[in-house]
Amino acid sequence: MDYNFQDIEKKWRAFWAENKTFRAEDNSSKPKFYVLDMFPYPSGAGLHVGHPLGYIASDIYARYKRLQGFNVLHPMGYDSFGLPAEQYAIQTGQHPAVTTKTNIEGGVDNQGNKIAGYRNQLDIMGFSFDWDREVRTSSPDYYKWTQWIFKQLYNSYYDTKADKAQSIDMLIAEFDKNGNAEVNATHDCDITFSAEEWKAFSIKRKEEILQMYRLTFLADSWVNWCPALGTVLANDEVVNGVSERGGHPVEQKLMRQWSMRIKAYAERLLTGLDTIDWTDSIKDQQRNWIGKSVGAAVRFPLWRGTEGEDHKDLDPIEVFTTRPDTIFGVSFMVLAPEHPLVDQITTAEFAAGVAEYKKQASLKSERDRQADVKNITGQNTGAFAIHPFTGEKVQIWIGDYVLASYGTGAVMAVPCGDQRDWEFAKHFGIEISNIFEGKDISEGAYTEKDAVIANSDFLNGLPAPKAIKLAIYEIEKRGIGKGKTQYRLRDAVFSRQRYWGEPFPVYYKDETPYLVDDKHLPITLPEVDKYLPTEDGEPPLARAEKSAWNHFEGDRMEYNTMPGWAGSSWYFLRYMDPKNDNEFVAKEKVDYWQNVDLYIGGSEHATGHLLYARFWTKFLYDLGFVPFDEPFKKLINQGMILGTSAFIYVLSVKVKMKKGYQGTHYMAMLPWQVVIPKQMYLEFNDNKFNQTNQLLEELSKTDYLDESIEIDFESINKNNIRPYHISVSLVNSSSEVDIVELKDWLGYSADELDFSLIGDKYVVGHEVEKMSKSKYNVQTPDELVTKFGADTLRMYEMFLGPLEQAKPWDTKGINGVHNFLRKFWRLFNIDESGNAQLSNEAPSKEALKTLHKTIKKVGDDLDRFSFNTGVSNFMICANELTDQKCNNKQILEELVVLLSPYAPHVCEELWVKLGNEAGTLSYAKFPQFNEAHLVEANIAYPVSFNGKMRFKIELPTALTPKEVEAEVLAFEQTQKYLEGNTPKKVIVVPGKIVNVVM
RNA sequence: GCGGAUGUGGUGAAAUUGGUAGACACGCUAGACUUAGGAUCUAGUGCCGCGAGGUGUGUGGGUUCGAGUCCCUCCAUCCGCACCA
Repeated sequence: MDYNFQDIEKKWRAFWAENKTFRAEDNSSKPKFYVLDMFPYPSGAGLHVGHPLGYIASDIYARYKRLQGFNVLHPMGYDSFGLPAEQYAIQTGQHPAVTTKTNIEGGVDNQGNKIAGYRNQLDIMGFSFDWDREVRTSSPDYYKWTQWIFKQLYNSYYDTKADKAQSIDMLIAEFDKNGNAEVNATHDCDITFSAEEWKAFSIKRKEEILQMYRLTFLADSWVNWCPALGTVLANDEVVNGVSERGGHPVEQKLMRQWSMRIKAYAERLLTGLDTIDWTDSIKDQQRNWIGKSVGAAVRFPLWRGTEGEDHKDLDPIEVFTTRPDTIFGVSFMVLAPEHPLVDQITTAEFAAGVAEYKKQASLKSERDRQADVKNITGQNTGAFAIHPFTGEKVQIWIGDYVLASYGTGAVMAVPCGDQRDWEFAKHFGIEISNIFEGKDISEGAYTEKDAVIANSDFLNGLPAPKAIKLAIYEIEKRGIGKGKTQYRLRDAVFSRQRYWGEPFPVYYKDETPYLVDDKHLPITLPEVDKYLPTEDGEPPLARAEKSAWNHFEGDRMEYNTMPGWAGSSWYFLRYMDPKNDNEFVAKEKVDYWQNVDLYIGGSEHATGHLLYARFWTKFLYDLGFVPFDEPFKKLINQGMILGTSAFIYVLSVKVKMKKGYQGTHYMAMLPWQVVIPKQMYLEFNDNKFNQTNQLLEELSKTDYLDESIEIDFESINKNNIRPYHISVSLVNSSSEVDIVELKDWLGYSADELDFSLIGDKYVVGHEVEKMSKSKYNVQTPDELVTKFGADTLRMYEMFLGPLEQAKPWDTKGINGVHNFLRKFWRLFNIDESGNAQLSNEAPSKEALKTLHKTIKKVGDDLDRFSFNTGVSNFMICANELTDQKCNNKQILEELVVLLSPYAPHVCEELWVKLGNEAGTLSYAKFPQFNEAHLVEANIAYPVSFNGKMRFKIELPTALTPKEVEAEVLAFEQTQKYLEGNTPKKVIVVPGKIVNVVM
């Protein structure tokens, strides 16, 4: 009987769903294991072959752990709030909840497109998810608890002495008692008040102050505003100055926004990385993002004698430096052009220059400023500061290499020790003093920390590390500053001016925010007439009628919604207890399941989701809600599966009037778009114009031209060629596309293209790119499952190569994997009535050897997540057993268990055919490796001469190295390779190799 | 510029602790069979060479009896960060 994968897979999927085979038990004596995938955003495009890669790997691992006797939690859900559904809603008027539901559950959208549905697409892959635990971040049952966690953050501040989050009530009590002078907290409060002053503040004023301490707070802050998306974006959502989604321009705007005081956790987010098993690449990205630098904050007072101007009412300039040891090398200071002090200190003489420079700087976008690194610019202010140690006058400049947003927006410039300062000084002719013993600074700054300090008073003769410590000590002693650690990590903007997100559990009275009481949660999304901002520019929720809110309080509700990362920062906890209506997760459940043992997902979340989830976990840990402070113990980033795009090439040709027809003016006409052969495109790209001119001559014969116009050959060059994406589904295996089908696919845009240069077949160009709908290179798993079955697809995706590696999608090899499964099936000798014809005798020695070799290798491969080599080992095993004509039941039964994590459907079927109870395979025992079966009487020793392998010699395994040496030297071929030399030495590695040294 | 990763046949790749480089699969070549299939089977397939043999894991060097693997140098590709004081 043939391997009928379609019937088999359908049957077992139904069986698993009906029997809830993969239900995880919350109360179990078994050890737990938590395998998690990054849950998908359910887009209308559906799953492509890249999505399941990680899911297949995690599913294989989850099944493996079940066979090893673990109680496995392997859930799946949807990150179902987000921009695409909302954009779609704006276009079509359809409620995003409806679109989202269709995208998950399948159906037909209001454009008439059939949507397969994520759930159906996931189901056909045979994943062993416990679907009873599904979560959707957009479900009110879920976001009720996202709102609740927000409230906990609001009601907390970060106590830097206890190094943990504490209740805001403790802070208020302290304010009542002592004011804020002695408070150890992470905050943005720049005023000091006594208990009496605090008590005298109005409620509104008190709240304004508390906002500067709360872990989530409302503040006017500079945010990344994306006009095209109509919302603010977090720093990790802005890449190279444009929005991560859609690539729209982003500008800086001062707005009143909710933020998360993630800064408070900077140090713990950094040190926590050492305790988790993630790749160095992701850890480094997070370290980089947090950006810790250790140094000192130093105050430079302003010099007060500048030509009658008096600065005595101005604060000193505070700078941050990581090299306080070089403070005697300071020869000037540089402020960011936006620094608030600039206008106040600039002297009359330089006022015009400063104003001009500030204007120039403000015209440049942040991106331009970053791109233009080589060009040194700056402007003297005419003002001076006083060096806090030497008392000397130090010039104050402004320059846009100093960023207003980092540190204090001011630097003490040490040209001998910092290359940018050095270049600035050289450019403007400022003195460069050397404070390093025996270092040449004529060609550039000396930036290493291994120099000995000189010309620096009390620091003379000290190496940098010691000098740094002593300098900080002196700075603090003299009260001119203090040791300080600075982080690049900025507080994360937490509100979005969008509809399709979690509403805040917040209302306003007199423009002061208040939390909604727990008993009113969740605040559900109100209905609105349009998903667009109001005419006053308020977010879409401002459109909601008072009655549209399920709870309304105060003057108004909060109009912003939460960002995408809110729901995904804690979803792994909800899977443990998805239906709990009283708590976000029950204590005993989180105590049992603990944190995620294995997390698989893409590396694009390095500084977004993965950092925020760690932050929230640490916060929940501080408050005692969870017993661990890192969410994901081991993380594997699966590589992206890339698509192969297909291109046609379009040449834009200009035409001009021939001489004698209305003079020689260019005719204003539509560009003539000619589809050119790939060969021609390649020649153009190599600048081989001569050859292509022949093709262009053919062009000049086409109907498009008449006696009055001709091609303007001078306008033709490679910049006029545009590769044009076409659907890969049109292309056959020889890279050809049928022109009739192509025109049909292009629809009306085909009318704008001239196909006269090509025949009825066209050879397309290929390029490997990210899979995306707009590139028409998406391969869905569905059709492959229909053709080959899910078991084949699962194994094939693993067989492609190491999980972490990016790889282009190519179905060429899928037959090989499919053939393996057919070969495996044939081993069972299944007759026409469906019964396996197998031998019950004791297995042969060689079959046992093959089996145990495979058990060992496959088991080891799984332990190190080497899924691709696992597949190879199954193939080798099947090949060997076929050669051996093995039909032994005992052997095959163990193999079925071994293979079942990779190919669960066919193994369930065979398991039953072997006489086992349906559904018990998933909880069978993983085969036990027995080394005894691998022991052989003889071994074929490879014999090398000077490290070159020459021949093999079959010898008993039991021989001692001395005996092996004697056998090898006595062997007839040995003389030939010795070439008359006497061996100097013979190396024998027992069981491995012999090397004869001459 | 800094940090991380990766370089092995025509292709995807394997080699887990320094011990037979290229397993396994695709593709290709030749053949067999046939109910002509995306079927199966046999043999071959790193490169040069008729062969003996030589040569071969990005480059150049080193350590070692022995290096894809360890050390140093340089090159290329990809990813992240980037006047971060």
